[in-house]
Amino acid sequence: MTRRRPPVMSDVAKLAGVSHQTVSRVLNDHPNVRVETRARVMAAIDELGYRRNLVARALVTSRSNTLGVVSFDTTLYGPASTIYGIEQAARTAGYFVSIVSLKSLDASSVRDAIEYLAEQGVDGVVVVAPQRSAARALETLPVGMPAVAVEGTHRSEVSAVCIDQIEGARLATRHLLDLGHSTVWHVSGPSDWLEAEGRLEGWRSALEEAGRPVPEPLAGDWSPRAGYAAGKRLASMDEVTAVFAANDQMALGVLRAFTEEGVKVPDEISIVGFDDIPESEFFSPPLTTVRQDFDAVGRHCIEVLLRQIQAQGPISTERLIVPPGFVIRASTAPAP
Amino acid sequence: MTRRRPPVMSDVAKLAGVSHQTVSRVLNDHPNVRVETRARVMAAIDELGYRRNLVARALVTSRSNTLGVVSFDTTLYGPASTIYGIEQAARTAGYFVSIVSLKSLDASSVRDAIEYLAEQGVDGVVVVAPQRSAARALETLPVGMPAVAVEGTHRSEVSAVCIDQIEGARLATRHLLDLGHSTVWHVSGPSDWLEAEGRLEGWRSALEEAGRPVPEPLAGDWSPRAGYAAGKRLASMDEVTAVFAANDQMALGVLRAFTEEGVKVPDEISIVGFDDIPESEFFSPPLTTVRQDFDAVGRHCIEVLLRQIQAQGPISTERLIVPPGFVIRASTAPAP
DNA sequence: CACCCAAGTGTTAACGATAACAATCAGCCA
DNA sequence: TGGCTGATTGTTATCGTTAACACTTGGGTG
Repeated sequence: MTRRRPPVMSDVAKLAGVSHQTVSRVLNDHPNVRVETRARVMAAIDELGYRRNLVARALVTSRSNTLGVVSFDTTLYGPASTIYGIEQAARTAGYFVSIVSLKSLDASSVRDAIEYLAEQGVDGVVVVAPQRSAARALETLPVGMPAVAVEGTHRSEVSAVCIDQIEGARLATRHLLDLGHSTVWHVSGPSDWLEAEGRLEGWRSALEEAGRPVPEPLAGDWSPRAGYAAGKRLASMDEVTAVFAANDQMALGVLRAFTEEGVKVPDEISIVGFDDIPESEFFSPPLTTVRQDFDAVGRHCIEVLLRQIQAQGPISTERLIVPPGFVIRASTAPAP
Repeated sequence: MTRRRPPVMSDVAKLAGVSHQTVSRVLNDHPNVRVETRARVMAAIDELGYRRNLVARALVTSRSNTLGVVSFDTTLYGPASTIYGIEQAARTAGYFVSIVSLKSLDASSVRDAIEYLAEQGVDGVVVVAPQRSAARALETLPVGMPAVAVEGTHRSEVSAVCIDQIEGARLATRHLLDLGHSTVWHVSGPSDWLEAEGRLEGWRSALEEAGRPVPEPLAGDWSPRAGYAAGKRLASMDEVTAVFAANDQMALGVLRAFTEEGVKVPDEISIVGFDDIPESEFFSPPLTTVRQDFDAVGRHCIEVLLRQIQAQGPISTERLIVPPGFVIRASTAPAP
């Protein structure tokens, strides 16, 4: 049994008694097609179950209607949510999304990923590049490739959309200071992450502004385990009453460590996280945290990228900053 | 300033002093090219920075080297992890991955998503279709489209890869019974999810096998909030000593509810979850749970799909079942 | 020496769509 | 009536690659 090949435009044309070009016009909503002709073509399309071949179309128009996304570990809540927002916005705009998840964000991996996508003919790329090394890779983009970075780059060559990390950290720190804590300890993210850097900077500046001592930050790696280790150390120090963890998972680890050591949260120690993952509301106690609107980030990315694609050339670099939110729950209380 | 268009095969050919077909042969590792010629071509490719146009290639070979993935809410840990595994495996095999995330899994959304991907010319699709409605949509696939379902379908027309939900639930339930609990309560997932169904069935069968009473399950929706509500109800009942929640997030809610009500976990009540999300290890107390190897699922999906694609036609339907793991932590203890 | 074979290479024709241009036709105006 | 205009349609070239086939060589064989 031979497999029937799918119908092509000229099959439709033959059935409708027109030329393939007229079919093309119908499909692309050109004016100057008689309603009657259009109806006949549509009927033929229906009858044959014709679907146009977007690959052929992409070849001749040199536009694939596909956007590439390069991201680090898409199982993390932040990247996953951002990509979700990107995909929704892209689809609404009529674009497909091709994703490459990297295990490491060194410059050459990112470059390779972008090359890989460029080969496939994507019309533009979004790079969810929260590490400094990745941001550097963006400086050597294939020429003419529209690109947007998320949380990405200091340089002005590439547009970027990011959540205001510094402000988020300041909100968290000030909240704790306002509760009467004399200072705030910080469990930081990995130092090569731009987000970690921003949160560190916001925390530090809020403390300095208030004239408070700035304790040595404890280095973490975003994982609950690192938070747990940091928590154990903090629990062993007397003077600690307030902790700002650079993300919710580490805050969970800190919480766990304190609980194990018999330190009451929030009565003896207050904790604030960052991200507002869905679980945070149900930690024991529910976590006060900084909320990030990843959906908005995704939407903005697509907007900026599509503007670049439509402009068909380099336009002025945009930098969009999404403000953070703050959610007060039960892990913070006035200083003891 | 005119933008130079990227070099094409014939540019390379001209520079190397050969025909474009020879360039193609070099690129596709055909035999019958003199090493010297090959070297000359490679040099020309390097010099021009030539990258082959995969769109044109896809048109003539009618294979796009792209796989489509249709998934429900990719911000959930399970789908996100599965997709990550799929993407890694696909890329290793030389395939791109195009993703569509759905907000709802009714049959027509799934069908539309598959159509959309088919239009783009994907070589096959993976449907992460954990709902019964989505599974139904798979029965009306475009003819000749290779497809694999994750956790998908009862029918035999489409291959599927899934984790043995029933066995996972049995492990959880038996673990609690072995600890001396007289029976086990269950907070279930939404009834139209196949995974929820499997976990319910496994739990019920383990109880029946042991000759224990089967309490009415409490209906949840995977969210910590639902677990919390269920936990509150369970805490008000005297006879409850063991709870099996259908996922870790609900287990977290249950934990939270008990903690709030002053019920000690695991001393007074034992809890088991399902998934082993990264946070589970650091709940208070750390959660005993069923581990799912999402990576393996992703890998198997790609294997099955590529086999179908290479066979170039319907081959015998495969059904791959990945065994679950079990992680004992501190949320379970002998019956009081 | 004629012949054949295989290796290496070039030539031409697809793939299935869109773009550019040409052709037809009717209506309108001078 | 002749020619112009705009709407509608058809014809042909084109995108950049691979497939199919044809053409050279050089060397071995009868």
